[in-house]
Amino acid sequence: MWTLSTSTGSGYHHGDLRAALLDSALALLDTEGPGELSLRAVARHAGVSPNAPYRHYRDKEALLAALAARGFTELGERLAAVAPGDAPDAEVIAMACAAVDYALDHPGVYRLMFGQACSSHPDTIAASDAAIAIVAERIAAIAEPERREPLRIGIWALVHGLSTLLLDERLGTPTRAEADALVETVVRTMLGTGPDVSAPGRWGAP
Amino acid sequence: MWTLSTSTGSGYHHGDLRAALLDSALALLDTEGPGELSLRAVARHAGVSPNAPYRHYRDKEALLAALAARGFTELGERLAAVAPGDAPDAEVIAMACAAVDYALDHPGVYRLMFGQACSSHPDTIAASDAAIAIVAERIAAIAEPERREPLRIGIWALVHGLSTLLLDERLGTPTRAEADALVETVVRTMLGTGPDVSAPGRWGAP
DNA sequence: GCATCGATGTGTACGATGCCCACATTGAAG
DNA sequence: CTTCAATGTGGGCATCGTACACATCGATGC
Repeated sequence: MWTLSTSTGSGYHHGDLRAALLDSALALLDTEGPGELSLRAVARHAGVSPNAPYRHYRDKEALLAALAARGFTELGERLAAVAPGDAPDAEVIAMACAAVDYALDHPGVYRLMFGQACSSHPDTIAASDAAIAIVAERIAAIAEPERREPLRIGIWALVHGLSTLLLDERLGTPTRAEADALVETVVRTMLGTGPDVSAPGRWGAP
Repeated sequence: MWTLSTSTGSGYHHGDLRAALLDSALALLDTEGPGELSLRAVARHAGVSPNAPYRHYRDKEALLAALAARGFTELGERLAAVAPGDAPDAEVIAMACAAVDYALDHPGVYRLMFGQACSSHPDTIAASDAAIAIVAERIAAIAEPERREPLRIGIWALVHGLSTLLLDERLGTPTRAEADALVETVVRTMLGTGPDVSAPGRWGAP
């Protein structure tokens, strides 16, 4: 009894509560937002007592940080999976779309990853750095040295900002394809690599 | 007695609790982060009972939304105050720096403004739209029509992303001047208007 | 086989919070 | 001076995070 979730253990002991708690938290996060997520609710969803989580995570923040870290890892995998295209523009845009798609797929986790609930936790920071490193690697293979750092920061910031705007529905409620198209347009425009590269200057005619 | 904060009223009645609560919340926000901010603590700081705020704000979210709205208004004023420079680049960079400076000046309020605690509240959205409109206006005066929308979205997203990264100290702990310089570099690089506009291509030599 | 022990889960408890209710106080209008 | 609506107070409830003591179990040594 009591097993609402995946319990490999038998009755009293759960088997792998550590992971099960993350799964439960994930399930609840994508339903409601973080901040509304209570540790007790996670425990309930996992079918254990309110205090069981404390055997695996120091406190609520640690659990959230673990979840955020998992999120950064998955985001990193998606980023690493974009084909090293021939055109630098296409590669950057593909990575931007991958990140935005991840945010749209997991709004709760994404907000957690970039929210303030666990942003200062070492686990979150480490996982975040790993994901950024993947972007930095790609940028380094594309851009000349002096531009690498600003581009890395700028692209990361731009993509995060776009994801936030989309999640908060501040850019309407586009479909996935529409969102990707929007991301492409914005990235191209910002980087000055518009559809017609021979556009009349950066800002337009005077 | 009981008057820890600006109380224009006499004893029982406060005078202007509505505004005083915002001030108290602001003071507490810049100390601790939002999410840690409790309505009761705000009431305590204002020197009233825990339930007094409910006479002026429907619930906690409404108070936070009012504070966020005030933040967007001030941010908008700063944005509107940047001199309509001769060079479009300089103007955009000045606005970007103004926004980032605001974030650094009021970390708590900034996180509130873009956090999920009250992002869906109508007051927050209205004030946010007003601030964005100011940016849109400037962009419209600078860029050609087809690029206005992507530029507005992209610049807003980029600046917000930069602010977030800076607030979370993910870009080190620069001084104000260093932060502004960083913003300028990143914006210039992203927009392709580097110090030497005749740089060898967007990404560098192949 | 069986006792033992560390790891893991439970139960109880405390302070704090958001918010609902009924009540108290007040300044201003009649 | 009375009355009333606006405003602030106090008590109460469900929930939360988490500290403490206790219960239960699987592996380990004999």
